[in-house]
Amino acid sequence: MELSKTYDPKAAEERWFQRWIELGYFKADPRRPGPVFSIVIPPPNVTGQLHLGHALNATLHDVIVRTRRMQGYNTLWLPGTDHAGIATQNVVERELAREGKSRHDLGREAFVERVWRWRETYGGRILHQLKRLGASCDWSRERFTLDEGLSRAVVEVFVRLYREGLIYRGRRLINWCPRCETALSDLEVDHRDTEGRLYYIRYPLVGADGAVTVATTRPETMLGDTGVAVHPEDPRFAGLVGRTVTLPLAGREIPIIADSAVARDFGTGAVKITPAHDFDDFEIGRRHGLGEVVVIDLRGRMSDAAGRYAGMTREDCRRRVLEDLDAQGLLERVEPHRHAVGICSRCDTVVEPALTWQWFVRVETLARAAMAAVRDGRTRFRPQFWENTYFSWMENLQDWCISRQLWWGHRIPAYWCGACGHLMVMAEQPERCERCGAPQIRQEEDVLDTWFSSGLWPFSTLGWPERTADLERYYPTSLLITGFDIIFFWVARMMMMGLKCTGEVPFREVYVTPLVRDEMGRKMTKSRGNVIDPLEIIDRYGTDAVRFTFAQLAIAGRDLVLSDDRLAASRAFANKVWNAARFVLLNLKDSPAPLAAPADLSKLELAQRWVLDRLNDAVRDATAAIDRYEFNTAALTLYQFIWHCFCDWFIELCKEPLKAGGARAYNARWTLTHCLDALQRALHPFMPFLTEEIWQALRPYIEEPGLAPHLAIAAFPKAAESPLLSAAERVAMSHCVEAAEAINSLRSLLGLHPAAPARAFIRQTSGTNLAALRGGFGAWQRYAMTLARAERLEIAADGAAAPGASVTAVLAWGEVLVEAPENFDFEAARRAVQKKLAKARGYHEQQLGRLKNPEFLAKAAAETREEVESRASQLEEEMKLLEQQLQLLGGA
RNA sequence: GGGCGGUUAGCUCAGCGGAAGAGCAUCGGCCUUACAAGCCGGGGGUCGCAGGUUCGAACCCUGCACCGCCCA
Repeated sequence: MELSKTYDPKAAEERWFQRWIELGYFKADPRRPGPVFSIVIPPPNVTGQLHLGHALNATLHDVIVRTRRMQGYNTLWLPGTDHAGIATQNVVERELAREGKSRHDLGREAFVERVWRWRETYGGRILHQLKRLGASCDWSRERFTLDEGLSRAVVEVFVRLYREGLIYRGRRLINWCPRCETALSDLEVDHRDTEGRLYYIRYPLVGADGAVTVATTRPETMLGDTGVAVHPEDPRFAGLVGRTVTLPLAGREIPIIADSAVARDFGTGAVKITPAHDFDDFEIGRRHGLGEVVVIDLRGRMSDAAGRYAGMTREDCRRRVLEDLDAQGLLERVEPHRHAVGICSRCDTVVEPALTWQWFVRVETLARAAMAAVRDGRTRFRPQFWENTYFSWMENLQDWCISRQLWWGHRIPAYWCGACGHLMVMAEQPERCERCGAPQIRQEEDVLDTWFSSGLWPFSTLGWPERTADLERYYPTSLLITGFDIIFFWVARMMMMGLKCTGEVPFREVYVTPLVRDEMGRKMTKSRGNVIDPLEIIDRYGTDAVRFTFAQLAIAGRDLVLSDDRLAASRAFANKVWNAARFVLLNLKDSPAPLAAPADLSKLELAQRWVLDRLNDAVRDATAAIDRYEFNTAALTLYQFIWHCFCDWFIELCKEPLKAGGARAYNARWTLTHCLDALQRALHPFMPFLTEEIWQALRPYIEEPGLAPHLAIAAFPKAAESPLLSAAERVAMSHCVEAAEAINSLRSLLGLHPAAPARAFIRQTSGTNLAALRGGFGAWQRYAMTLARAERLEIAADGAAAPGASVTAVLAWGEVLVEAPENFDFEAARRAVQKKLAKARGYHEQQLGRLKNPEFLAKAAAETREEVESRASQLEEEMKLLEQQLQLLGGA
C-alpha cells in the first residue's frame, strides 16, 4: 500500500473511528481477565458544547485509557452527561419565550416532556464532539443522570440519608436567584467585584438626642432591619449597647446589640442587622434572638412588609429609600466602595439571600470521612498540592442546600399528607398517609441539585445499589481526571457520597489537569470572546495534532497556553511521522510479507543495533512518564526519538545498506519495520488516527503470532531488558555522530554546497587511545561519510600534518579536519576558532577554580572531582589545539 | 485579608544541587529522489530582585517585587 505525499487527517479520522466502534474494541467486559483500569468521565453538562477544557480533558483520558487497553488491562471508560438542572431548564425556557410562552403556560408535565424532547435532539452534541477527538469510551454504556437506573440510585440515597438524619428540611437563609426562581448552592454563586457605594445612614436614638450612624451597601434592606450591632470592645459605642434606635422610614424601634463578629473598621463600626437578607446578619440575628423580617420577595420585589415601598423592584426601592432618607436629613454621606456582589453562575442575576424552607445535607460527618480518605492515601491527588484546596474547602463546608425550585431534575421523594400534614420520605409514593391513613398524598415539588446525582456517578453508572458484575469489577475506579475548578463540585461530593454509599473511595487517584488559556495567557470565557472552538482547530490541524499539542503542554500544576505555533509544530510532527512511514513502506515494496526477524539480533550491524537500543530507551522512558501522568514528558520523549534519532540519523544510515542489497538491505528493512511498528504502538495513545493509518499499511510486514487486526488493540511495546550494544560500541556510535556533526559544521563554515563532497580527516588527540579509536572507526566510517556527505574520511596518525589547507574542529576525543576549497578566505574560520577558544578558556577557568579550592577537594564526591579533573585536562588539550590552529590561520 | 501557583532564550515552556535545554521565531546555506509541514549549519540567556545554607544553587531556605488563580 502506498501512502500519499502528505498526511490527510480527515480521511484517516473518518475511516478508523467508525471501524473501532463497529468492532467493539472499546467495550468493557467485566468477565474478561486481567488487571482493571476503570475511569468514568466527569459528565459534561448536557447543554454544553465542547470547549478546550473538555478537549484537553478527553485527550488525557484517552491517552491513559488507550495505553492501558494496549497493555492488556481490562479497561473501562464510561461516558455520559449530567442533566444540568438550571442550565437545561433555562435553555428550554428561552426557546419557549421565543414562542411567547412560559413554562407555566405548559404546566409541569408538559414542560418536562418538552425538555426531554430537547435533550433527545441536542443532548448528544457534546458526546459527538468527543468522538471527533477519538475518545475511546465504551459508548455502549453511555449514561445520563436522569436515566432510570441512576434515578433509582438517587432516590435510594436520599431516603437512606434522610432516615439517618443526614438530610433534613429547614427554614434557613440560602442563595436565591430571583430570575431562575430557585435556591442555589454556595458553589453556584460567583462573586464579582463591583464599584458600589457605601451609604451612611443615621438611626436616631430613642429617648435621647443623637443617633447611631450605620454604613451599608444595600440601603433598601434597612426596611427589614431588626437591630444595630457594634463590637463589644468598641469604646465608641460602649454606652449605647442595650439602648434602642428608631428605624427610619419604617418607624420601628430596634435594639443596639454587641457582637464580636462586627468588623470595627468597617464604616462607622456600627452596622444594621437584616437577618432575613444577609448571611452574617442571619447568624447574628439568631444569636441575639432578633426578628426576621422579609422585605424582598422571591422575584426580587419589595414585599408587603416593606410598607409603602411594597411592589417596587430592589433597584427602584433603593432609589426611593435614599431620596426619602435624604429628605429627612438622615443620609449622612455616600462613599464609593468596591465590594463583591454574588451573582447566579447560570444567568448573571444578582442573587438574593432568601429565608425559605429547603432541604439540606448535613455534611460534617461525610466531610470528615472524605478528608480521612485523602489523608491516609486511599485517594491521592496529582499534583499533590491540590490536596490543600480540597482540605480547605472540606474544612469550611456548610450544610449543602440540595433542593431546587425547578421542574427539570430528580423530584425529591418526600410526600405530604393532605389531611394531617405528615411528612413521609420513601422510595415510592405511598397510597395513604402512614399516620392518619388519608389518601390525599402530595409529593414535594422541589427537585434535587444536579450535583446530588453527579456525586453518585462513579457507582450509580455501574449499577449501584445492585451489586452488579460491573460494580464488583470496576469500582472503585482507578482514576479521575478533571480540572481544579471541579475539585469542589465533583471530587469532594463524589468522595463524600462514594464513601457513604459504598464504603469505598470512588477513585484511587485524582489527576488535576491544567487550565487552558489563550495566547495572551488569559482564561477563556464566553464574555471575553476569546474562546477557541476545539472543532475548529481540529479542522485546521487534524485531531492528532491537536491531541499531541495538548499532551505536550499538559504539565501538571501549570496553566496551559495554546498557540497556533504549537499546533503547527504538532502538525509538522504528524507529517514527519507520516513521511518516515512512507520511506519505510517504499522500501518494503518488494519485500516478503511478513518480514521474518533475523535469527540473531546481535548480528545486526552497528547502526541497527544502536537504533534498537535507543528505541528501547525511548519506549521505556515514555511508558514510565505515562505511568506518572507526565504526558508532556512522554510526548516529548517520543517526539525527540522519532524526529532526531530515527529520522535524522537512522533513516539516513539505512540508505546505504538498502542500496547495497542482500543481507545488509534485509536487516535494514527489518529494523526499519520493527522500529516503525513499535513507534506507531507507542504513539497511538497520543495520535490514534495517524498511527492506525500507517500501521494498517505496515501490518502485512509485521511478524507476530496472533497479531491484532488493528493498532487500537495491539500490544503496547515493552522495553527489552538486555542491551544490544556494548559500552565500546555505544562510544563508537557517539564518535560517529559527533564526527558527522563536526564535518557538517565545517562544511558550512567552508561554504561547501550540500552536493559537494567533503574530504575529511580525524586526528587523534594525545589523550585518546588510538587503537580503540581505530577499532571502532571501521564500523562507523561509512556512516559518518553518509551523514556528512564525505567522499573521504580517514584517521591520520598523531601529529600528522593537515593535508593541504583545512579547517578544524576540536572534539573531546580527537580533531576533525576538512579540506578547504581553493581561494577560501580563512578569516571566518579564524573568528570561529577565536570564539571557541574564548569559550574553552572560560570553562577551563571555572574548572580550575574548583580544583584550586581545598574545600571542594575535601568535600566534593570523588566522582565529581574526577569528572572536573578530566574535564580540565580535556579543555587544556582543546585549548592547545585551538591555539595551534589559530597560529596556522595566522590569527594568533 | 488568607492560601496556592508562576517569574529560565524574542515567544510558549521543560529542567529543580555538580559545564544552561526544547519547540516556535530569527540568521546563513540547500528543492541532497521519505518529508520545503523539509534538510544542514549558526546566533541568542549574570535562570525576577536581595540575602542565606552549601566546596558548589536556575534548583534548597528567608524576605521582597511583579503576574495569575482560588477562598473570604
